[in-house]
Amino acid sequence: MNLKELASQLGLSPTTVSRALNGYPEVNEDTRERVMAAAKRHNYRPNTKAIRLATGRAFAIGHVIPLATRHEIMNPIFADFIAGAGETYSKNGYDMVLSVVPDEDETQTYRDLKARGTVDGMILHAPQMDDARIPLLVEIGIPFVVHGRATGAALPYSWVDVNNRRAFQRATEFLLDLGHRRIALVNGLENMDFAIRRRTGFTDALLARGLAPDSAIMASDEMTEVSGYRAAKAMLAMDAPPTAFLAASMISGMGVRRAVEERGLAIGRDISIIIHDDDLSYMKNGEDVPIFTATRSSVREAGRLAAEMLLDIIAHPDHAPQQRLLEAELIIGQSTGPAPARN
Amino acid sequence: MNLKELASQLGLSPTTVSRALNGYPEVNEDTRERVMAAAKRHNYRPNTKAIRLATGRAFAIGHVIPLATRHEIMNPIFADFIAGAGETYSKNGYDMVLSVVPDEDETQTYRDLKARGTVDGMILHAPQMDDARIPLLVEIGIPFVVHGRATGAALPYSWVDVNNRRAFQRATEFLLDLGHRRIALVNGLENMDFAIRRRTGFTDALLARGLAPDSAIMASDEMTEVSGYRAAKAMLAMDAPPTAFLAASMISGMGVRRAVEERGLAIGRDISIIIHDDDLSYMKNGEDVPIFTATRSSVREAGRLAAEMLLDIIAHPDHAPQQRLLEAELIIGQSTGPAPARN
DNA sequence: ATCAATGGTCAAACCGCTTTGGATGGCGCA
DNA sequence: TGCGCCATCCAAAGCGGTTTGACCATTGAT
Repeated sequence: MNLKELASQLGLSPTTVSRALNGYPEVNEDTRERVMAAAKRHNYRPNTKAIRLATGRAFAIGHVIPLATRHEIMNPIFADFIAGAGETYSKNGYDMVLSVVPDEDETQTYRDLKARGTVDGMILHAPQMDDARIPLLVEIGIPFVVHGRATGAALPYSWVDVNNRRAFQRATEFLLDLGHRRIALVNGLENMDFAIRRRTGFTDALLARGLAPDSAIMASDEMTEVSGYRAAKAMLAMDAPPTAFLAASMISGMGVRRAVEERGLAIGRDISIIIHDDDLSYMKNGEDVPIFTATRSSVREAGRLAAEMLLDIIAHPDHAPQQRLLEAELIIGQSTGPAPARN
Repeated sequence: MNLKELASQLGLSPTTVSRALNGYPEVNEDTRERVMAAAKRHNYRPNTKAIRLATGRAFAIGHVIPLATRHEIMNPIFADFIAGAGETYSKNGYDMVLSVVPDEDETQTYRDLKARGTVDGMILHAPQMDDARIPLLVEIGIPFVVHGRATGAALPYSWVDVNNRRAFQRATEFLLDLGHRRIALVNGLENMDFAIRRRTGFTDALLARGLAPDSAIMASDEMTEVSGYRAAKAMLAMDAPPTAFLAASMISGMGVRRAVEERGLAIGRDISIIIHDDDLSYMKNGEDVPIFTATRSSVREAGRLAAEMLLDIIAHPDHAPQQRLLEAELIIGQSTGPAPARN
């Protein structure tokens, strides 16, 4: 059932039917009701392809996922961000199109998506320092929102980000207040922007108390269980082992925990751990009582906000770039306690 | 730059240019080369919207993700499956469109996707027993592939699945061979089809050795760390605690591990654990040596295969439904060992 | 009574491509 | 020389909507 058929069934022109269904004012209310009723009766749905061609709009948002290097890193939080963003899209009649492409095709993919008119806007994931994709998207001239920020970007752009620096600064201060002086950082890969900011927050807090960051207890790697485990294991074997860990994610925190327990140390007493908790739906940090003390910020909520921002930008192309900085909460769990007395 | 402009620049008709670019034979090779060169020079990309309308094909595959109940369960493996499928799509010029919708809108979403012609086919996720979506999609008349199977489905349909029954049967047998007699099952939610099959494999193996399954040490819940922890904790506190656990995923296995270690027991000696490992890229089961003994099957590979199958079905609508049953490998890690001597 | 304004409707153009059904001209062959 | 056959190319008709620009019949004002 298409517009033309529906119109002829009603003895009306396609023009009028189209207008009736789309709420245009220049159509008699009685007519509109007749049309609406007939549309419902025949279960009429306008053809997406035709609407898109006729309006010139894609009613779709693109998310480009590079396959090789960056993918592993983004993966755990990806599903939740997507869920949040997707929720917003479908609520607003937009489709979400995901492009999973080899790293080397990424640039071309952005260009193609624009040139072929497949999407009206895009979300940029996992920005790195001086990320080349930002000037690229500006040059291409397509609305976009970055999930995160890119230190060093010259042009203004829209983003939604967590205040990673502040979150890790507060977490570090919290540990310092508990008397910890050897605090280890098990960070994500530091070409990622968020990891850089977290390290900055960490070192800022130390320096503010007159402590020098010790690179021997600062690791930077993918945020997997295994790499958290390895980093912690090595550090715990040192002459002056840390009494506390700051881990970049729930998963790497679990690796740290494994290393600690393997050594026969008690978490929250011998060793304190604070993680960053993205509040993933399948990776809850406990239920009533959090397992880990954590800086928490919902990545799903970030997805929702980024999507809303992007749709707003598409609706008002003239507006200035928008930014949204989310503060993480510091929630106290069972994994932290006063620093053990020195021997 | 569109077809018409390009054609007039070349002094050709749009017809010829279109044919030249799409490799039709009725065009002179010299002409074709001229067209190709000009297209590259002007960076011409045909407009997706127009192609779709003209051909009547969407060149897109839909994945519907229900928000509320099922989402949590699917989430951890979702990203990897998507990555695998997406890889195949972009290799074949297809888009992947994700619809994240509230549970109650799911049926309507499938209908709409078809009626509006947004996609050429769909992947069905997380099938349950007697899943109503399968007859729905058959009725709607759109090509689809199920990731998993649905016990009780009357009609034939295409699917890609892991041999879950066999995997858990083998894992159970392996534990039995090691002398374990009290084996616990920490399963996923048993309305999910895969969970049902795993339980069947588990009980089959026990029964084959003359052991009666004990429902007191068979749990079924979401596959989260916390729920794995809770189930294991409760079981370990029983009068006749299990000496081995079969956990449904890496994540719930980590919960089991936490409960075991909290009790001061050694994994691989006091307690054995086998998990099912979906081979997620961000959740590797160790590197050289696996942490957990596991039944392993790559969900990413499953995504790739499901996507290929779907594209094949779309290309050959007349073919019979296809099926692909993947066998999981049983890999030996550090989490299993002989059953401890009875006291 | 006349005319402009207005409400309601429609025909037709358009979006940018594919595809059908000719047209044209050169060539081989009788 | 004449004819049919290819090899090439093109005009035009879709695809299924939206949107512009009339058109017509009322209505209200003058």
